[in-house]
Amino acid sequence: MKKQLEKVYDPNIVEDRIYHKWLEEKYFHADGKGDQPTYTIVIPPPNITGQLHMGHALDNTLQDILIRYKRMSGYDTLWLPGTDHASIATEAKIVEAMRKEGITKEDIGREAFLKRAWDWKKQYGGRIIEQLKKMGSSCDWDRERFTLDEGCSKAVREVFVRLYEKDLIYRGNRMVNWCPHCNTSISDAEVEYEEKDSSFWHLYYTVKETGEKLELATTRPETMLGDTAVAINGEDERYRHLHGCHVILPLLNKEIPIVCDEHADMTKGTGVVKITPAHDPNDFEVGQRHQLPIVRTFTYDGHLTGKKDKEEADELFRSGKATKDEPEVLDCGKYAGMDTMQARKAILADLEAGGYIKCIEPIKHDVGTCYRCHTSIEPMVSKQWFVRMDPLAGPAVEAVEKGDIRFVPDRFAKNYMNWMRGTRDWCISRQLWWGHRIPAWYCADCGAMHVLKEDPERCPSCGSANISQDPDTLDTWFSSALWPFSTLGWPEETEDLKRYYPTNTLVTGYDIIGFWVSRMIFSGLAYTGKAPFDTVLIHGLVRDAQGRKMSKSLGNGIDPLEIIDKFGADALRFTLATGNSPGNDMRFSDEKVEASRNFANKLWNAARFVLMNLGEEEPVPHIPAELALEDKWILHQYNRLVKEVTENLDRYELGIAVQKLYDFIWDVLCDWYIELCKIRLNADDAQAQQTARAVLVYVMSNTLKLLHPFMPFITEEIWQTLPHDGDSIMISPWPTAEDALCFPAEEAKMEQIMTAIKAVRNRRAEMNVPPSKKAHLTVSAKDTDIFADAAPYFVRLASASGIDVCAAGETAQPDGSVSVVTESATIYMPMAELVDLAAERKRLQKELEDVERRLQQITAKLSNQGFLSKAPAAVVEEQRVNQQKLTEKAALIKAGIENLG
RNA sequence: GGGAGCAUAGCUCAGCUGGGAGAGCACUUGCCUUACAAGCAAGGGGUCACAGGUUCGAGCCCUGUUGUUCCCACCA
Repeated sequence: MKKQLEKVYDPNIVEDRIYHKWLEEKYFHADGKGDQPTYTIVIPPPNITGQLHMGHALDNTLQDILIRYKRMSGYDTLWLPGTDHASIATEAKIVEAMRKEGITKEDIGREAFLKRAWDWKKQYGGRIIEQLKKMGSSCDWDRERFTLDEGCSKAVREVFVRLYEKDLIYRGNRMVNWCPHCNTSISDAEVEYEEKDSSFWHLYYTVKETGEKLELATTRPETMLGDTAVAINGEDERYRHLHGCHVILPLLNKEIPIVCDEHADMTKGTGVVKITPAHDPNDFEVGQRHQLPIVRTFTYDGHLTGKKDKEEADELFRSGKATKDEPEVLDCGKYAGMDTMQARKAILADLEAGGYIKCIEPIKHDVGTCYRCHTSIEPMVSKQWFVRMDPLAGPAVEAVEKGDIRFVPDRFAKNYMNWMRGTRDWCISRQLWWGHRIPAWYCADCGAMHVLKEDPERCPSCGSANISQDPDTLDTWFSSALWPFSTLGWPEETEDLKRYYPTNTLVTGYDIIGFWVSRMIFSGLAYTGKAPFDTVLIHGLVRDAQGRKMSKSLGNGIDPLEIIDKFGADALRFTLATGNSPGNDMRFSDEKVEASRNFANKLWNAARFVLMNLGEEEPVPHIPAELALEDKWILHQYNRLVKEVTENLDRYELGIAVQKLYDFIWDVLCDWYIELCKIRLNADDAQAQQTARAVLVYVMSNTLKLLHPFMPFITEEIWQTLPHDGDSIMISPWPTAEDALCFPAEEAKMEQIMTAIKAVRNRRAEMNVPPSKKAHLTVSAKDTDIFADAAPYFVRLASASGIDVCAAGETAQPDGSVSVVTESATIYMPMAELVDLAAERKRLQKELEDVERRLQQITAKLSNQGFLSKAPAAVVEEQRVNQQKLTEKAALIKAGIENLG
């Protein structure tokens, strides 16, 4: 039974049906058998809190294109999917939901909270997976993973313990970025800087020994209560006499030393800087160098410390539980309990009253904010866990330098190197509950700390049961860093790990190179001894039509699902893959998707045309022995297309590959070949019809394969209706270029005929001749052989009633005709009555000028000794040929002008 | 302060290792030609930011300038 396509392509019905079929047939599943080479991509796991946005759509489109291409190319292909537990984001959602119920985390306790989180994950965590499926993603869903699942958790604990044992993880009081809103520390990478208007307060501190007023400036006067020194540069002549002196800290009336430190920059301000080790990263380091006391004046939720805070801290010291690096806490007295802004006002007012303020200078200031909630972050000394980066960064830098890992485009390697070389120790502990809990236990009796793979019952040191686990959890990125191997079974030596690790291509946006890519690289190298992937394909951001970042706050986000609903997943994918090169941002607009949808429609209708002409039992096509000129022409073009698409996919130039397909399908296949085929299909030579059908089906179904990675649904739907071998286009073999399909001579011949047809159309259009008015053409050609059998082409495509072909020079221009000149022929059209002679002369004159201008350029080139001696022979030859052609053309145009009389 | 990207048609963007400037959209004109008006045919429109340099030859390579975007950095 001959199959038919619906008159209108409805992606919504087709896509879901096809996707389910693919799932049923398990085409996405990598069975882990066979001896073909493997190709593996691990998905950048989307957050369980997330909804599919354009960034995901782009990222997954690119991955699916690569995966489908490799799968068809014969690789054992694995695209491993999963989701990320997203500790901060998820915890924030749960806390927010609880806030609406009027309860807090602390009210219900850790266990109940985690139960809520898991419930939430069960309910919403699968949402984004379903959305990825709508995109056509061919992930191996049987291998879906979650960063907090059992296997990943095991990997996390393994790594933590190993690093700790190698002293690459340590715990200590260090300066961290504290988010007072999320109530947790965050890593350096999670701080985003925003420019804000601020002021520079110039203050006076009095020198105790000399009584002079020392001017210094600060942007954060509220931290002054925690000042434990004032620094000057040792080289600074202005303050040489103050070495060893002290200042009196205003308001507290406390004596603090003047220290000499390189941090004090003589060229900035007065060269004097106040030192607050507990609340400024630089000052912390100055404090370390000079053994200054660290005095904390802020609570972790962003208020000034009071009596209670101080007593708690003092108790730690008294009981001996405080480590040496534990900060002191100040009772801020009248300022206690104020938030930092209130405190700033109050302290400034008091400084003003005391005459300590010299002036206030408005400035723009980059303020660190939390990447999640955009609250200003507070630098705080706090006891946290850190990963020592220096020993890990070295091999990670080397892997990229040696070329074990390649960035596409390679400029992002620099970006990565910068990040890797400049990075400080990574703060990995978070004061959150949702996440991997830090596997450290403290004994309340003997004070020992143990870091263990298995949960202990008792203290391994003293046997006491009075032990407690560290309450903190790990940075989400700690588990993401292990993703390429934890998902394959590591630390177990599983079959999957052996077979699919290292993975091949990692596809992600440039915005998370620091967060994620770099951490996977050093982790992979450190724990598995291998780089986790060989290529990192970087893409840009999807922006709105105005070029703005899509964001919730701007409300300019475009929902991929709505686009799919309206135009189809294929159209969305095509849009995201087109007109864009690796690493560059792209603008998204409905107009672009419309263009893609139109392309899909064009293809659909071309397929309908082909089907319309097929017989009941059309055989699977093979290339017939007897081919028409146009068949050889398109096969040659098709063969070149195979090469170009394949090469560009291999180079990750997906945008170029898809552009080539678009051009071929629309301009070559539809606009020319299908039209040319109609000549034979509408005539009654059965043999010729059969040949046309075979070539048509061959080119169509193979082109569909080349397009399949980009537009998987429509290509499958059409392919299924065409005669084919195999069950699905997605597992059919990728086309290969073949010498047997190369017909350069016929291609050139056909192009000359096409040029002549275009020239005729052009003249007719200029003269406003309606297509219904047919004309008998006379073709005067140097090589009559080219046009000998071309009559049907001109009849079909150039509104000709027939043509006479004659050798150039043998026939004079027929009376009452106009001429059209191409490089291989002059065509006479009997339409002089339609021609305005003056306009015609002008037109020919202009054409002649164009030709002569070009001729002049080429002649100049060819008379240039330098060009002749230094340019490659082929280039010189090409110019000679052009010169010849143009000379002939110029002569013909001149003849035409003379003929006008 | 350091680093990177971008600047090509009215708009959005391609242009690979240097060899006569491209696409889509928009615009103009003519067509419902039995696959497609979500279409067909034809057309107009560009000092390739600016200034130097290398080269027989530069949109492409080098230097500088301007504009713009982004990343990194502890500018008290």
